[in-house]
This record gives sequence, C-alpha cells and structure tokens, in this order.
Amino acid sequence: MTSCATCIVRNSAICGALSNAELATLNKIGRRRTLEAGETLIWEGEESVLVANVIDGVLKVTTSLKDGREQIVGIACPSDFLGRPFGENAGQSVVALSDAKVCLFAREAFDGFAREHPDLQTTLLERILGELDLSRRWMLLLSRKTASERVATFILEMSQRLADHGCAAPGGSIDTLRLPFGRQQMADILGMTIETVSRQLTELKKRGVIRLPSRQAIEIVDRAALEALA
Amino acid sequence: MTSCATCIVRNSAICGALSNAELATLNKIGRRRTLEAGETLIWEGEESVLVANVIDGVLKVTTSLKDGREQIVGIACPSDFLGRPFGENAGQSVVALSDAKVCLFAREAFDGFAREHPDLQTTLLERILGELDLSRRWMLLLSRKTASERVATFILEMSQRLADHGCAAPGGSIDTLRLPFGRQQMADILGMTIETVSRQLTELKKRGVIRLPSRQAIEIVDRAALEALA
DNA sequence: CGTACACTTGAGACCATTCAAACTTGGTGG
DNA sequence: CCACCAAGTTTGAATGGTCTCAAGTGTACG
Repeated sequence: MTSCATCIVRNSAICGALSNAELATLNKIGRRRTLEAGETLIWEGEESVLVANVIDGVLKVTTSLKDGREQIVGIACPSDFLGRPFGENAGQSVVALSDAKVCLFAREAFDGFAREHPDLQTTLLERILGELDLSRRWMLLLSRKTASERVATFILEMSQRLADHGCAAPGGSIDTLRLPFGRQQMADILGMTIETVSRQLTELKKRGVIRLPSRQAIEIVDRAALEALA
Repeated sequence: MTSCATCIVRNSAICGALSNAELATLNKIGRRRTLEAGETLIWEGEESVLVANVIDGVLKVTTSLKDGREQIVGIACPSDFLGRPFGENAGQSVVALSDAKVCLFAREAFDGFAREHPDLQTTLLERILGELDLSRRWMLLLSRKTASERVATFILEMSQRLADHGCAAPGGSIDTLRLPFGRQQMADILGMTIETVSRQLTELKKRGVIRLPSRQAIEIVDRAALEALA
C-alpha cells in the first residue's frame, strides 16, 4: 500500500496545496505505476484519460509529424505535473527517458477533484503558467537563435534546472551536469540534428568553455562565456 | 460609465464564468482602455502589473532578443485573456496590431479576486491549457517544418481561427481571409524572413492553391492541397 | 577480445537568409 | 485626374549555416 504521507514529492508537487485530509481523498483516486526507460505513458492525439505527478525519473513531452520529425516540448522531473486536464485530447506524447515512477489519476476523476479544491487549482494554474512562459521563451530559441546560441542556452538552462530541483541526475556540482539524455534528445530539444549538436559541443570544448568528461556529462568551465553566447 | 452588463465579450471571455453579482465586484477593480495600433500594453521583463481581457482589436504577444530578433508567440483577439497572473514578471510584450479596446485589471487585485472565485480559475486554467497546447504545437512548426509547410499551416490555422471566433477581421467568407497583419508580422509568427514568406505565397499563387486579391487578403482556392502541404 | 551502439568528423548539397533593386499600393496635393 | 511619394511587397543573385550522407572513432558490455 502506497501512501501520500510518505511520498517524497508530497510537498513539492501540486499535492503541496492540499491538507492531509484532502490528500487522503486524492489518494483514493490515484495509483502508482513504474515505467521502464522508453515506455510511453501518453500518446499524442489519443483521448486524454490520464494525468500524473512524476515521483522519480525523467520523462519527455513531445509532438511530432507523421513522417517522424519530432520536437521535445518539455522535460518532466520529479514533482512535475503531466497530462491534459479539462480537455478531450492529449496534444503531446509522454515517454520515459529513464526508469520512472509516477502517480496516476484518471483524468475525469482528477478534473472533478480539482473543481472542488480551489487551492489545488491555483497551484496547478501557477505551474501551467510557468510552463507556458517556458515554452514561449523556447519558441524564440527555436525560431531565431543560431546553433551555437542554442547549445549555450541549453547548457545554462539545464544548469539552472539542476540548481532548482535536483532534476538533471545525481553526482555533479553546480558546474558539472550529468544529463539524463543523449545527443539525439538534445537535438530534439534544440530543434537541430545530432551532428550539429555534436559539432557545437566540440567547438565549445576547443575554445575551453566547457569540458566533456564523459558521454552524458558537461562541465562548465567558463560560465560567463556561455552567457555571452546565449 | 462602462459596464460589464453591456460588454460584447461578456459571455465569451473568462467573465462568462461569473454571475452578475460577481461581475459587479470585478467591474469595480477593472477599467477600460483604448490602444492605438502600435501601442505597447505590456513590456517583456517588466514587473507584471496588469492583466486584461481583449474587447476589440488584435494584439500580438512577443518575445525578443536584445539585438532585435523577435518571435510572435501569440495573437490575442476579442475575448482573449492577456498578461501574467500569479507571477512577478511579464515574460512577453503585448503590442496592439490594430486600434484596440481592452478591459484592464491591476494584477494583484485580479489575483485576489481569482483566488476567491474558483469558477473563474477553472475557466482561466482551461484557457491557459489551450494556449500551452497551441504554443507547443507551434514549437514543432518552428523547429521542424519547411518554409512552404509553415505558410500552408499558417493559412489553414488562420482560416480555422476565423471560423471559430471572428478574429481575423471582417468582410470574408470562410475561404477569404482578411488578415490583420502584414508580411513582417507573418514572418515573425512563422519564424522566417519577410522575403521567404513572400516567395512562398507567390509560389502557392502560381500553383493555383491560393489567390492574393489584396495586400492583406488571402483566398483559399484549393484547401485540400494546402492540407497536403501542411 | 569483439561486437554494437553512440558519438564525432568530413565533404557536399540545399534551403533560407542577406543584401540590393524594382515594383505595387494607397494616400496626398497639384 | 494624374503625378508624386512613402511604405510595403516582390523579385533576383549571392552567401552561408545547417542538414544530409558517409566514413571514422570511441566506449560500454558481453
């Protein structure tokens, strides 16, 4: 029996808006689920039947074209909210990048609960507004920034995110990022090809701005230079 | 004295969630304002002091880089909501594209009112979720679609919007769009240059897919062809 | 030790941009 | 009514940044 009382994201997820009594009610309509890396939780275009809180792991939120071109429009870390409440269709797919644990709710049940709990709605609204700001800023990157600006921005943004809530994997100081994804996913986030990402990273390495200690790690050597580039 | 009772967006804006009594309270903290084309209502990066409902006219929501590169991340039409509630900073600028009328609220007063009126919050949440879906779909266009795909998608999207709520200006059937903006703004929406937009439009004209009866009008001749391109 | 997979590097092609010039359009005043 | 002007738009030629395709290198894992 899993319980909200012992949940590690109890206070940082939207559940933080609820009292223990309210949480007990929510607990009844929710259930936990584990996902393996690569597993899809939500399919783009399908009916929106699920919403979820991330408990552990990292997931990607994507939209794609029929021919396979894909764009990652969001990265979900522990305590982040997933899914499309108050709507019939899921606009994006959600896929686990690492093994993950989520707290699932049937969308309709969640909608009903939310309508009766204004504080939860406020919290949710604040989160979604933050997401909207983020995705709009990202639109500027995708449409107007050059390859090197994109990579510089990406590294700084990830560093930021690591600082905020330990999303970007363990075992690094503020300046050594252990990223939970490979080049292809970086490319899908930045709207470029894998080759261009690679070239830009080696360029930054050559210039002594970053180091690449291992495949999935980036160490920031000269943060000021990165900021100038982004 | 302006009154919500006679407001033309009374039912289509977020105010639709409120009773007449509640609306009277909201009316006290709001005021009307007219904007001339080109006037800025909200500045990116400044403190978020205002939120608003659009009553008349069309406005653009933009983010930009210091060097002037700009991306339009949203178009606001009558009954649309503007601004950043529950947050300190405005992430985007809002500029009137045509002469416009808006219903303004001090952000903090609005936040307070919203917290006490769950139905308003639900409505707002639904709207913001819709905006998020839209902007995420647009990210895919900006990062992965070719110039011709972008223009085709744009025309269809605008046609859709015209059909939904008479945003895209008067005097047109479903297939003749009178757009409230010029080539530069199309470019800023699509993340391209003005020249590329122009070239793609003439290309579509040559192929008999659209006609360009006047500077700001686009007539869809072969909708199926457009859909195939998008 | 060998194989598979991810990443890097290189050469060439291509699409969108840049810069420049010509053309429309709509408005103003002679 | 027409000439003129300014602003917006179209068109052209050349450039350049990113992608594509292909081969090479490295790293993890059996």
